[in-house]
Amino acid sequence: METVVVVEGNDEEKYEDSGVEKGSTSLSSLKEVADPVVYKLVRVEGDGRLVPATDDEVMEVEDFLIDDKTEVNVTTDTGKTEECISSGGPSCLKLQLESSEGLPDSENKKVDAEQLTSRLEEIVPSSALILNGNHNNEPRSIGECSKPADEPGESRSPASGACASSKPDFSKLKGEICLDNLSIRELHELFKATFGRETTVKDKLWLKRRIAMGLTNSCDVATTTFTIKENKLVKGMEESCKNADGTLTGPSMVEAMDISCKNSPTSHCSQIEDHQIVSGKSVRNNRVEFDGGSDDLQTEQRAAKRVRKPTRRYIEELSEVESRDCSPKVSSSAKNIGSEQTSPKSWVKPIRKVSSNERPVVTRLDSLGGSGVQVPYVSRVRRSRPRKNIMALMFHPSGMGMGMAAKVVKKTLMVHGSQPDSECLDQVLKPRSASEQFQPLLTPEDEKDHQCSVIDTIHLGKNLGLKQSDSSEEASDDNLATVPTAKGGMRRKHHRAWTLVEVMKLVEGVSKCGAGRWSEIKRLAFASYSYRTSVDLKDKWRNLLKASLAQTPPDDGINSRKHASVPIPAPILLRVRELAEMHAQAPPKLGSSRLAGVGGRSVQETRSGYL
DNA sequence: CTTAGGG
DNA sequence: CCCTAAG
Repeated sequence: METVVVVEGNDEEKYEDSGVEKGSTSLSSLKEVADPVVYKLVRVEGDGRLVPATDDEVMEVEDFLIDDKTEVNVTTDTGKTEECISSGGPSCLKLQLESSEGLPDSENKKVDAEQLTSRLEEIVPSSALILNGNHNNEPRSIGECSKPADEPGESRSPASGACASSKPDFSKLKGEICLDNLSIRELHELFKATFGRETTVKDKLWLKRRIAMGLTNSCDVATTTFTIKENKLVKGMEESCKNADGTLTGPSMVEAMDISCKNSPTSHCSQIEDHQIVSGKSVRNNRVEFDGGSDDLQTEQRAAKRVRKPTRRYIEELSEVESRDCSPKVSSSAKNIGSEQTSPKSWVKPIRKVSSNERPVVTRLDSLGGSGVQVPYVSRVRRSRPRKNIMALMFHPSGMGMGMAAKVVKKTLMVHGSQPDSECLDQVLKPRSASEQFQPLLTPEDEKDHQCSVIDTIHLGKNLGLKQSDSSEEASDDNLATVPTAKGGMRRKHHRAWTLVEVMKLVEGVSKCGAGRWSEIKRLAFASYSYRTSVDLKDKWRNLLKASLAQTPPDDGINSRKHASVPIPAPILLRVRELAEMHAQAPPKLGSSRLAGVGGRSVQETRSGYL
């Protein structure tokens, strides 16, 4: 019996939605599984072997897919497109990896391609078709991963640079890592490296898929690249570059795009991609989905270039992850939605509703990255886009594949904003997002480097697969820690632990400027600590005060030292207290009380004596 | 934007 | 830490 099927790598994809017939293929039996991005059209022989579909079949299916997708999008909701298309399969990932690898090292690429090709030819040579889905969209979804990268299309060449640079990394990572062969443990490590948080999921397939997705999302370029490669592999087209400009359709389009990217890593490529995508299917989706009604959105999207809204798929994925890995923590404030978000699916529904109808006010905690970011559903849907505020977009991205990025990004932005010397904000942004995903933590020292460095990204990328990931992990741990809440939710803080030095500086600053002049203090004492905002100082001071007062009363000495958990030396606390008293007394109203001069002093002395 | 305060 | 309100 011969059945033409589209092999889907994923377990949870919904064919029904797309209208594509799944056929009777069991995923398990397939050696080659399509990855999230790629579909292969194959025929299943009676013995279960997969045989590349014939050209006719391919064509048929292709059309089918395309049509369906389009329709699907319209009908179901926008997000579906990606869903239909993407599914995570091991082989796909592999392909991606290999393909991406090519960038830096053309030779390797070739080799890989050859290998793949040969592999395919075992079977049937040229007939196999790898259909590239619109997965391209996926990576781009606005919120998801790297907004900056997306932006390139518009105006910035920096982006292109970033792309180029980042490509290598990812490719390497991917190339080096064959998810298929990794053990659960390894997958867990990789997962952690990728998302900055641990997972307890034992499902290999899921892990692989997840990781692949994360990697893919992290870099648009990577995705693109791989696509090309596939084409190459299958069709052996390197020349497609030429055609790229525009006339290709379907898979070829993708190819072209990819190629163009490769050849001239510039914003151009992205643009093209966007356009294509837009023209293709996404447009519809976006429209329907987002727009609760504003034309502007559409217009803007097109005009502005591409707006990548978070795909439904992405959202689902997130939900899924959340529900599976961490305790689902959803904080919703909005009207109806909040409560029923037990299962991933349930999430989706509410979301849709919101997006299409009312203004989505709901927000949810995105724990994907490990940072609990509150992401308005709306934003996910790309509500902010209309504003044209790029920055806004930046914030959203986090949610995507790498949750941790979100916070980081935010932070980064903050930093930049506060930092006088933030050099190329724009430039940085893009690269940054990518790099941050892997190395969310920016130490002050690193800050500089990070600002414009694509290098970091690359570096990270290379290492990611290996132990390097650990480094990123560590970094992330420091800054971004996931704190389990009593409720079971995971709250993320990208906290930077206060060091003694910082505390001392703070105290000193307060003594000089007085409490309340946080911005002043920030400027004076924390000029080099870009990550500390005046608010942070204030908060810290508040805490210090509390601490100092708490221990003060009865047993000074003992407590102060004993608070093992609290590293803050007693002397400092004393000082804090002192300052607090001074301020309390001095400024406000009375100087009378008992302290002004004497009372306060004596107390202080006493304590100091102990200490 | 900077403060202040609540969560 | 984050967010929001208020000056």
